[in-house]
Amino acid sequence: MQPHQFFKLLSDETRLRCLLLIARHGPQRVSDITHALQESQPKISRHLAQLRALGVFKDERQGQWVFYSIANNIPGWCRKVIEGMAVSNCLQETYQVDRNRLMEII
Amino acid sequence: MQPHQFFKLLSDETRLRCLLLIARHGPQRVSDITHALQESQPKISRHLAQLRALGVFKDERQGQWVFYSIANNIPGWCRKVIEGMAVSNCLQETYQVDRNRLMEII
DNA sequence: CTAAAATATATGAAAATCCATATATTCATA
DNA sequence: TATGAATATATGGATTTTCATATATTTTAG
Repeated sequence: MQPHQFFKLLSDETRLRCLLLIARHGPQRVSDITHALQESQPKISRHLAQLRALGVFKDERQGQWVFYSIANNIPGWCRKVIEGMAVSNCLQETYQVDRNRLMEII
Repeated sequence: MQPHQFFKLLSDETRLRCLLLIARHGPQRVSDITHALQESQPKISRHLAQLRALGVFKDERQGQWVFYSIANNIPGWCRKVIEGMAVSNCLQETYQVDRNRLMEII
C-alpha cells in the first residue's frame, strides 16, 4: 500500500468516520456502522469495501452479519496515523456523535 | 483544518512528493521542486497553491523566486503525521529519487 | 537610464479523468 | 420469506492536467 493510497482512504469523511469508529470500538457489524453514521447501507458497504480492498480492514461473516475490523497486518506507519488520530484533539463533534449512537445499541 | 481535508492533500502523489521534499530539505523554490519532481511548472504551482490554501505551506517571495515551506502554525496532529512519514520506511523509491535530484542542484 | 529580453511564477479556460451517491436489484443466510 | 450485505447502473460533480498567456522581477543591450 502506497502512502498516497492510504491517505486517499482517509480523505473521505465517511470512510474516516468508519475507521475511527472501529479503531476505538473494535469490530462492528455493517448494520451497526450504518446506524451509528446515519447513512444508507449501500453507501457504508461501498466505503467499507474500499478500506478492505487496500488491506486496512478485514471482514468476517458471522451468521447473517459481516463484521469489519482493522486488519492485523497493516504497516506500522498506517497504524501510527490511525492511533495518532484517535488520541489527538483533531476530532470534531461528528465523530463523538457517531460513537454515542453506536454505544446506544451495542 | 479538518482531518479529511488534510488527508485529501496527502492523497495526491504529487502533493505528497512536494510535502516530503520540503519536510526533509526545508524551504524550496518552485523551480527547484519542479526540477526535483520532473513535472510541469503549472502542475507544481497548482499543487503548491492547494497546500498553501489549507495552511500547510506558506510562501515567501525573494526577488524573482518564491520559496515554499511548511507553515509554522500547523496543528500538532498534522505535524505528527508529516514527521512520522518522514522517518518511516513507507517511502518508496520515487521519493528518494526526488531528493537526489534536488540535492544535485541546491 | 531606458527598452527589450529573459526568467520565475501564477492563472484562465478547456479537456479528461475520477469519485461519490442514489436507486434498484441481487445475493446470502437464517 | 425476511434480514443483512453487496453490486450494477446512471449521474452529477469534483479534481487533475494541459496549453496558452498574464504578471512580476531581473538582466542585458543600446
